[in-house]
Amino acid sequence: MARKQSALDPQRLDNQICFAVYSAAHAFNRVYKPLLDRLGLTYPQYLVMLVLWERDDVPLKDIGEKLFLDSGTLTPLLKRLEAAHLVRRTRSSEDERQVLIALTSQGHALKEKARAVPQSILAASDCSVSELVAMKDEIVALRDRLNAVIGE
Amino acid sequence: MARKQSALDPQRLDNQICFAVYSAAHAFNRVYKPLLDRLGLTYPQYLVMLVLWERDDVPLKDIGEKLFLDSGTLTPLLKRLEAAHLVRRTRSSEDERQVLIALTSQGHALKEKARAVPQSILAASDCSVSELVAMKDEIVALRDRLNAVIGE
DNA sequence: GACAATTAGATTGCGCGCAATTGAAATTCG
DNA sequence: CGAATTTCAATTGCGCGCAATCTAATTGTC
Repeated sequence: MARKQSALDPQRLDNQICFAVYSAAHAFNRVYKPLLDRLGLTYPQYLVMLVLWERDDVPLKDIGEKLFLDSGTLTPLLKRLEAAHLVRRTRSSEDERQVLIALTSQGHALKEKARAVPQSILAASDCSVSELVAMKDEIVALRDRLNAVIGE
Repeated sequence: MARKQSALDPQRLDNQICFAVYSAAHAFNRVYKPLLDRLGLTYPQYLVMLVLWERDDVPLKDIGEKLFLDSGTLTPLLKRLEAAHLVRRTRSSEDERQVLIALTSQGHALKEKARAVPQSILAASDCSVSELVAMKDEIVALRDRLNAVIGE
């Protein structure tokens, strides 16, 4: 009875999905770290590169919308990527408020070196692709419901 | 065909479970923030309090093992909780290396004020309890497999 | 055209997370 | 016992995340 009680107690750490997500994110980060170290990237920098490898010459704002990050995070991060000669930051001539992010040739070239990363992650997950896709879709749906609440 | 290709491309942002987890963690944090602001806690501080509400007078190391955090994160965090009069930090007399963390009366009292938090999160998730529990268990299992890989 | 409101990005400040290092206490082992 | 090793916490340094504030450019309204 006491066991059943604690298994339902919403104030217990082990019963909180948020802690599951929080701790899984850190676990992923620890798996990614040695892989990304070889590329000279942090995980958030890798995410920005993924966006740019899909579409180049993108406004900072668009990157922020895809990654759910604001300029307070992205501005210094992009300056570091620029210092690493992976991207260039230029003001848009049509709208001087916007900063366009473009890959350098080194930035493009890094895509090939990064190709092995997802396989390594898949292997570490020790899980079938279809299972991972199903989980991913569930988590994305949950995330989107949470984000919907934030806008009130 | 091109669509099918991109739906399977492991190098696309939208196909990465890690980004799903990463962005869901941030979404959770944004939902928690206004709730925890009222308690004067950050989310990691709230996690520490959850641990202490389950068992008081715990070594720092044990908190770290439950939350997957090290002393580099916990030492300053616990100093802030101590400055807020929620915990006390004392060296163990049996083992002078250990620091024991104990709740103050204010720390105990905060548990009642925090009782409404999980319900608010559940409401924001817009999802049944059983669905959340199932997702949580899957994510925990994935996290544990990832953590197992890190230890080689 | 002028002026208010909006939008994009930069900046500042603070709290994580974590690697790496240090120092002290406890344990192991010869 | 005594030296080497291990363990625990603290510290330093760096890169996020994000709130809050600021500046400049654009848009909307009259």
